[in-house]
Amino acid sequence: MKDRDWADLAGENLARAGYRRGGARLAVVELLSRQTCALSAQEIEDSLREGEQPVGRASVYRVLDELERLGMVARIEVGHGMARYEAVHPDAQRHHDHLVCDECGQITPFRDEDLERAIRRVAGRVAFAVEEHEVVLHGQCDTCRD
Amino acid sequence: MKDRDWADLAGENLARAGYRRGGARLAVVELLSRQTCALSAQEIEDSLREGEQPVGRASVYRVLDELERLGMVARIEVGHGMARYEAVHPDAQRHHDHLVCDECGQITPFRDEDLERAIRRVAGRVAFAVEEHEVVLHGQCDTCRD
DNA sequence: ATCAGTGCAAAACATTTGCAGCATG
DNA sequence: CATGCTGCAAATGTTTTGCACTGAT
Repeated sequence: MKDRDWADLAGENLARAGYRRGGARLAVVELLSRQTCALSAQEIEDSLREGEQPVGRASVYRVLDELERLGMVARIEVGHGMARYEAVHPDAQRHHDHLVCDECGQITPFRDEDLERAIRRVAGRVAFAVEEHEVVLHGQCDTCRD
Repeated sequence: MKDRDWADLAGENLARAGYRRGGARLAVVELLSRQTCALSAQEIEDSLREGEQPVGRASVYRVLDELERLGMVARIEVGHGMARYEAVHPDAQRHHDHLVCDECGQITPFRDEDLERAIRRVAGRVAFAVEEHEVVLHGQCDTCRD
């Protein structure tokens, strides 16, 4: 499940942008490259603390901020008071949106061509230079639904 | 621009849910009924403080929470670290989504039938009981775009 | 008269920033 | 060996909570 391509690309982009290869930076990139969906800063910090490369909270936020500026990471807001972060792949086909269970907080990714198309059309007709989009469907997952 | 229908409906729903008619509750409902788009808790507090019915911050949050639970208000997250709230009308035609300028923070509502249709289709095919959705398009508004 | 509603101040969070020391290039 | 990177602790900003008091029914 590890995505070496993305990790390499992120590393290259960071280097090109003039960043050095500190331990915190590498650890966060490596962790994100192994995920299938978005993690919160807290989850990232905890996950790294348990591993062999603990990283301070501040560094987690700083690295995520750098990666977001470079367009390598998307910050998504699904409610519950905290942001989540996930790798952005150059391949548009890997873009996905999210289903959020408002009972248990579970997040599930989904992808829909029609929806993407509809969004592209909207982006084309509004007086706005649209760069990204975020679609969040709220409800209950199969387990929480009675 | 005031929407008496929604204010009345919210009042009825609050009464039916066993809430009494305190001043803070009425003031927040009345303010929300006059808006065309989402306000932050801070904007609501400031707006009420300037008027003739100041309402404490805690009450603003409490009322918004009650209204959200009753499905009368939607909490939307557009980034910038704070939630925004807006009235939800029973008439589905009045539902809209949002464009957010990441430069100046401006929020603009938009509505698109194709997009709504695409979302309904997705909602129908996933293993999730979808109740609400939130579409946020990020980019730059005409003024901030160079 | 009750018990819900309210405001204030303090607490609880997520996130950001200042700073001293460490490590990369 | 200089400057960028890092962690810690403190600051910030938003939202929540505890509590005493006010007010609706």
